Amino acid sequence: MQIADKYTPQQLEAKWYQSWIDKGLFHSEPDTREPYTIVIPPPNVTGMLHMGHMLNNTLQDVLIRRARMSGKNACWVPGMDHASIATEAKVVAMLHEQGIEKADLTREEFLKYAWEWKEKYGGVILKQLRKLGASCDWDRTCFTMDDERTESVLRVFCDLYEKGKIYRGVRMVNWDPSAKTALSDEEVIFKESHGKLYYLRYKVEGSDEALIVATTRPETILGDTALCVNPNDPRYQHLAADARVIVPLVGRSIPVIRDEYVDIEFGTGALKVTPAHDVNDYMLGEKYNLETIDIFNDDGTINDKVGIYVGMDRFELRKQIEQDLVAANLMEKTEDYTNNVGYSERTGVAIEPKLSMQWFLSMEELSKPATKAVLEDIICFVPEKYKNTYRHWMENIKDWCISRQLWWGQRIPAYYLPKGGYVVALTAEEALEKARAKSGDETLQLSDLRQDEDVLDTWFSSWLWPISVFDGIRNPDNEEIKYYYPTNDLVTGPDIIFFWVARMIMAGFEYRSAEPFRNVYFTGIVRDKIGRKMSKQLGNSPDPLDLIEKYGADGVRLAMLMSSSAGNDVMFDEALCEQGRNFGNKIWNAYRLLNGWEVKEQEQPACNRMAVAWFNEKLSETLREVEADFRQYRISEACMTLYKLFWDEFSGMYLEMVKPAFGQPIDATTMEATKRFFDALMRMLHPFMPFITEEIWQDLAPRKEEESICVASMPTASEEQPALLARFELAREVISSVRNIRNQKNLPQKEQLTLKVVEDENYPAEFAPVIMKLANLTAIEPTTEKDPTAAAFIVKTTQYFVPLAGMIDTEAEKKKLEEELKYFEGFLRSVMAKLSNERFVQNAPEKVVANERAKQADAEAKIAAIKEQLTALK
RNA sequence: GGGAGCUUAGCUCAGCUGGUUCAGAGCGUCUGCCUUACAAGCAGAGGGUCGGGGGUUCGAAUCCCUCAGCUCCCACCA
Repeated sequence: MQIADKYTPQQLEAKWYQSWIDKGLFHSEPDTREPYTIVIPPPNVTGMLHMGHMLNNTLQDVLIRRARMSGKNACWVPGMDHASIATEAKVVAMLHEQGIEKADLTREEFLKYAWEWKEKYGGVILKQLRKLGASCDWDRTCFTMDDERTESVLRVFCDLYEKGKIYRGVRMVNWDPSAKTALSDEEVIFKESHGKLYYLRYKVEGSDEALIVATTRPETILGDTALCVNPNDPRYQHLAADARVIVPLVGRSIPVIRDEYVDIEFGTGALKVTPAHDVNDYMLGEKYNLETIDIFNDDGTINDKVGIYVGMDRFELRKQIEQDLVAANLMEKTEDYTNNVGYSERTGVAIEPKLSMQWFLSMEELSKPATKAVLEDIICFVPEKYKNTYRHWMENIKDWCISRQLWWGQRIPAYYLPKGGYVVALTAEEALEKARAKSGDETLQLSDLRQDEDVLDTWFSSWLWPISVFDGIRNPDNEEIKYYYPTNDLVTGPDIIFFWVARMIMAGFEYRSAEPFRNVYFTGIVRDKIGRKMSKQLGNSPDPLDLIEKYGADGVRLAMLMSSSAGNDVMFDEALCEQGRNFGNKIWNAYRLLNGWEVKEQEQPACNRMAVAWFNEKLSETLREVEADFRQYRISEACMTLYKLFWDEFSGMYLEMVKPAFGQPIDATTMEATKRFFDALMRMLHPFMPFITEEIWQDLAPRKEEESICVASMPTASEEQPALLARFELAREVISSVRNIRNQKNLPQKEQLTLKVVEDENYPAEFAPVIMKLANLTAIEPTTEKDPTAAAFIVKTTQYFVPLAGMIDTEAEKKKLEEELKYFEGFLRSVMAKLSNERFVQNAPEKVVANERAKQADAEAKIAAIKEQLTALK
């Protein structure tokens, strides 16, 4: 076939992806082969492909394609996450733009809009992944909120409830006043923020004295129900045991309590206690049975409990109260102050600690087998350092707040009875039965039951992902789950180690009594080339689709792979894409070269015979290296190894060796071997660059309709022959030395030279034809005479001369040799120093000593050779 | 406040339990080449007292201590 002159990735990529899909190559069904499974970290249904996805999914694709070519039944399950908060926020915003407010809609109406939105805009990202070449089994695409997954989630909820692990209660939770929902601890991000420390005067009842209290949140005085000092603080010893103070502006009388919790050093040593709006105050409130006054509405405005400032926003109130305090002479002073404030991961607003009724999952029991599995390397983390992070979190695990005050998500299957109490059941019908039994009232109707308004945290569905995508919750004994589970590798970012990874492990042991995956490969963060995190705000994140359009998916994939080792951040630079694209071009042109050769049945020249023998070994050696790299998940190393193999060794050396002179044919034996090599190289590179390798592989030999490199088998290494490779390295050095002389003497590439050699055991005579061709020599002649008019060089111990009468600066040559001599004499001295050190000879392993002796011999031989040349010059 | 990690060439990084090929790779830089596969290329070259200091050892980029700088995670004292 005639291959196009120019490498244009865009055309061939679209063509081949469609062909793979048409042939169903990525679809997997359980069979007798060993399974290799990856479940995708489901991107948000609202998400767009960004550089982080590119990195993550390229790595997964490399792993899955390699497994597919290694005889495994590879299955990569794609899907999407319903992303409760993010999606609901997006739909609310969309409706708002249309003039529709969520508050005016019923739950059903809202969900109808949300589903419509999801069908219309959701899942764009999965389409985008196809452009990257992701070989997912699209027939298996799942959604965390589709019917199967939803039923699985509800079953798990009911099950954990029955096991007593899920409970409902009033607790201090992280409240997001924008989304108007509770959040788990993991969804709160602490950021340093600059504010003020306000010193307020609390007048002591029945006295002229005032206690000064330092606070960062003066607006919460509305909810103050006590003032607390340390019992050991000398400044407050004089106060009566039942002393009371007046809350500024509010006028409420509150008790002064004493607890060692208060830090004497901080502020004035006096603490205002607001049990409804601070976690620590809440604990004090419990301890001293204080009143709890919740002063906020769900949106962070002031409610009417206290009767002043009603309806004001919490931050406006802070400014207002500052003014009012000053006006009332109740403000002692203010200071600039920097502290950490928690913000909602999703909406970005400041979190309000809030007391509310929520559902919790008790984690302690669940965490035990999960911790053990990682510590005992049943699940391996790559890089290993995350084991520590994981262990620390697991050993200090807190109960998980799983309820969210949202509509988009799985609604909690708890049903409240008219006369109090509730039941938990998978369906309303079951709930009714349970409710009748519980209440003893057989006349209860469905309409009498009221289902809990809350939905479950998104992660409460994604923690089941590796099980639920194979329907292992609803049908725990089905063939698929038994075949595909545990999955093999999980590729994800360390930022969701707690949100997702840890919880999947817990769910795995709870519901399958087995780990959900064997290895977790943690990627880094994609940063720009000056190390800033990529973000929309900075505008420093390129659109992956633009990059693919410009450089081809293969090129962009290579860029991601070359710059990323596990756990390390990627410093992304568009120049890397260019490098990737250039590599594609290199492959393309190498193929064009051999494709243009005319083949003739003729004897194989010695040069070609040696070239084939050598490259065969080189290929095999590289295969072993790549296998070792993959075993350690050093994927970027594997990629670079293959890059160098193709570019430097195959194109730079091998093809130059066998390349026939212009217009001349090549012998059939060599051509056949070259095509075999090319075929192997394409298969080795395919997991990294799927498209161009398929294009060329298809062209290399007649292929059947259903054949594809995707399912071709990965080459395997033959037995090692290190001697041949070592001999070639000597030849390589001779070649580069001659080329170097050419460069130094400004000799044109075309000018043919002669090489003379003083033969010894380090002269790779068998590679002489190769040396002649690559160094452009007319002959290599044996000699015993040192030629002072020649440019000389030494490889290992062998002396070589390139006769260049009249072009040699004897003095310069002498100087060069003398410098070399000096270096090797110094080197020899250091070797001898070691060898004459008795303690070295005694203590060092035999191998090391033997090696030093070998170095000594080599250095001595080298010095002798240099000296001979020096004498010749004189 | 607690913990983890990092610091090697101009840039991005490999260097595993101390000892061959230990100071490496890719990119960039410099020099010379438009040599009919590829200028998206070819042939060469230069470039680092392995963050500072100390120690262990016959021997340290590698192990220990210490100082400095950076990054991340956890907790969150108003």
